[in-house]
Order: sequence, then C-alpha cells, then structure tokens
Amino acid sequence: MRLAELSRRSGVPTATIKYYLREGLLPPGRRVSATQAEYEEAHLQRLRLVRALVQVGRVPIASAREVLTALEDDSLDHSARLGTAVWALPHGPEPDADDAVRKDARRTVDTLLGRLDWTHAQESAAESPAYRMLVTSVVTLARLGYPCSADDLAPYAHAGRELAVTDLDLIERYESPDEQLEAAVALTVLYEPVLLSLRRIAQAEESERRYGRPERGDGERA
Amino acid sequence: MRLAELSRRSGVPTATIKYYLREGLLPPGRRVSATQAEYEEAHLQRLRLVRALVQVGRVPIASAREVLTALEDDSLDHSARLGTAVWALPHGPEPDADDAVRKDARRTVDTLLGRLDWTHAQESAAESPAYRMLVTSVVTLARLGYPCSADDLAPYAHAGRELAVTDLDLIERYESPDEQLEAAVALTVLYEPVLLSLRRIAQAEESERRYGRPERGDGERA
DNA sequence: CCGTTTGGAGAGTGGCACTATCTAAGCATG
DNA sequence: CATGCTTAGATAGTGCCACTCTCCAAACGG
Repeated sequence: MRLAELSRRSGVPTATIKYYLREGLLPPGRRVSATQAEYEEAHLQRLRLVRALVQVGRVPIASAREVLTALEDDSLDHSARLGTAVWALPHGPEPDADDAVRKDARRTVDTLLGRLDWTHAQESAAESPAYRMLVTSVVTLARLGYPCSADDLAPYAHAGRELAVTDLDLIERYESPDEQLEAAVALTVLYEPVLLSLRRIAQAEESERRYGRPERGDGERA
Repeated sequence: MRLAELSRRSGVPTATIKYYLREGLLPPGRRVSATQAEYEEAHLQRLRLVRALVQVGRVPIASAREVLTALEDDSLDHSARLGTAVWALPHGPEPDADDAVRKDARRTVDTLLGRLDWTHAQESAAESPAYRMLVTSVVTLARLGYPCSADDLAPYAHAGRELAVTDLDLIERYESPDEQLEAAVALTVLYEPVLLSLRRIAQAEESERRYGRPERGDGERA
C-alpha cells in the first residue's frame, strides 16, 4: 500500500508518518520507483505500535526508536532484545545529588529487594532505569515528609510481583518470538495506564466505602 | 524567610519560584514592604510538593494549579476538595472518536466494574478522568491486536483494590484534614512511579526465573 | 549616600512533536 | 506528447510548555 493508504488506515497524518520514517521509528517502504514506495501490513502494525507508545504510553520519540530498533536487532538473541528494549523504556528525571537521603532510600530499596529475594534486580540490574526510578521516587517522598520503609513498600512490591506473573502469562499466549517481543513491549507499556486508572477508581471506591460520600465535588469543571 | 532562602533551602532557582508564584502554584508571601515578602515553612513544603508533582509525577503546571487550589478551596468540604483535586490530576489524550471499538471497550470496562461491585465508579464517576483513561487504554490495546476481556483486566483491578486499601490506610495515619489532603495527593501521585518500577523489576525477575540464565533459572512455569 | 538585593513583569530560550512548504519525479488521461 | 494530480523526501516553521533571562524601581544596609 502507498503512504496515503497507510495514513488513511491508521488515522495518522501523512506528514507525521513521514516524520516517523525520517526518525527511524518506521522502517522505509519497499522502493518501487524514485518517488514511490510500497508499505506492507507490518508497517501498519508498527505504526499503530508507535502511536500507542507515544500517545498512550507517553514514550518520547527518541526512546521509542531505541525500543523498536532493539526489537529487531539481529545481533541480539530473544531475551537480550527484550532486555534492551525494556531498558530503553522509562523516562524519569536523573538524580541531582547522591546525598544522605538518597543513600537511605537506596538502603530501603535494597532491603526490600533482599527480603523479596529479587536477587537479579539487586545484582546485575541495580542501575536499571526501573531501579533508579524507584529510588528517586522514594527520595522524593522522603523529602516531602513521607518516609517509606521497606514495610510500606512491600504491598506495592507484592502487587508488582503478581502483575508480573500475569503479564508473562499473557505474553506466553503468543507463539512466535517476534510476536512475543512486540507483545512484551506493548503490554508492559499499555497496561501501565490500565493499572494506574484502576488504582484511582479503586481509591475513589474505597474512599466512598469508608467515608460514605461521593468523592466528586459539584461546582467545578464543565 | 526571603525568596532567596526559600530557593536555597529547596534547591529550586529563584526564577523558577517566581514563575510558580506567577502561575499561582505557590501562594504569595506576606508582604513586608513594596519590594519584600516573607515566606513561611508552609511555602517551603508547598514548593517541595509542587516540584514532586511536576518533576516526578509529571503533572503539567496547569493541572498542578488546579489540584493545589482545590486543596485549599474553602467553599468545599474535606472530601469535595480531595475529589476535585484528584479529578484534576491525570492527563491522558482525549478520545478521538466514539466508534465500535470504543463501545466494546466501554462495555468490557463496565462489565469489570459491575463484577467488582464498584458501583460508584460506574454511576457518578463514569466520566472521571480515570475511567476515560482506562477505556482509552483498552481501546488502544484492542486496536493493536491485544484485546483484553474483563477477565484479563481482573488481576489488575484486584491489585488496584488492594493498593487502594493500603493507600487509604497510609493516609489515615495523618491527623489533621489538611495533612490528609496533602498526603492523599502526594501519595496518589508519587506511589505511581513506585508501583510501575516495582512491576518492571518484578517482570525482569520473573522473566529470569522462567527463562533465565542456566545457573539459577529452572524452567518453572507458573 | 550608594552599592546590593529584592519582588515583579515581560520577553526570550530550548526541547519536543509534529506540520507546512517546497521540489523533483512519477502516473494517469486525453 | 501535454497537462494536471500525486508521491517521496528534505527543510524550515509552528505551537506548546517549563522554565530562564533581563530589566526596573523600590528598599535595605553599611
């Protein structure tokens, strides 16, 4: 199919598709002549994935490129591709200083990971984006006056563990390695807003259950 | 304290503090003369909250203002303030169309909420930001070829419910209504990256457990 | 009295995700 | 072949956002 049809079928403007092609988020089409290129179904699928990552998953373009190129990096094996892809995913602010508060937070996190026997996370991936994001969040909470101990974090870690099992079960539904790779990235990123919104809804529900009045005020937000 | 000291103690540049004051994220200081203003500890705390929301919680400035003004809106009672504040929090893309896929997603979500007996969410807050974010995510997943049924969502909802209970228990540790309000906002927002990073770490851990290195990983399937 | 500091306001900056414009080369039709 | 529409590709521009810079006049302080 031509670029125009790709645009029509995906709902993405042609200018934006051209931009994605330029940025390497989308592999170039099969050149048919100097001014024509042919795109396949795979391009459409990839385009939808890009849109989902960028718009719903809030993944920056540059990170999305890293993720997607990792997915098809022939020099890596299956699990290395996935690791590289997920590694490129998150996007938290870099820590500004390594002060006492941060050391405390790191100790708390390490205690938690040790208690859970998550030794892999502690050793080979201690500087993974996820680990750093966790430490940064704990630091921020502490500075705000909400210190969180390993005990406080434990319920979230347990939830994370159960969800991870669910996630991997979902991914295992897919047969081919390529499908699994895409599914892993898509499900990791796109279930995040699912989880967060369900938590918010549950908070409102539980709050109503405890304190009994509707959460929503009346006089705001047309 | 003066603006300069506020800056020094918070680590936020004076220019940025002035910007926050202009934007109404920070209440003005007590005017001492035409060119002097005095700031209290409360300003410092508020400033730290703003920074946490904006930098770690990725809340846009405009939303942060809505949240913070709701927290001190004297025309609302305690729970209305909290509702308004949390209502202003998230920031997903607005849905583009109300097509068949979206209707399906809505039905799936409603089924899930009904099954959980989350009637409040279904009725009075059916158009809450969280509900819309959830529907949008399900739509995106479906369009990508990852349909998720109410059964698929159930584990995430279950996790959300347990976390909501934990969250409210944490908030109840605080005595005064004002403290509870700030805690509710801070903990809702700042535990999000905690939860997401713990999920990522757990995924890596579980993945290693299933497919991992020959040393420790044995093919234990869950 | 005078250099420095302060609060305030407006304009400017840099990053990012597009988006509009332009150009040259097709392809389609008469 | 002439004519007009479409396409791929490149370059420059747009809008938004979170700051950040510059300036001013008042005022503090030695």
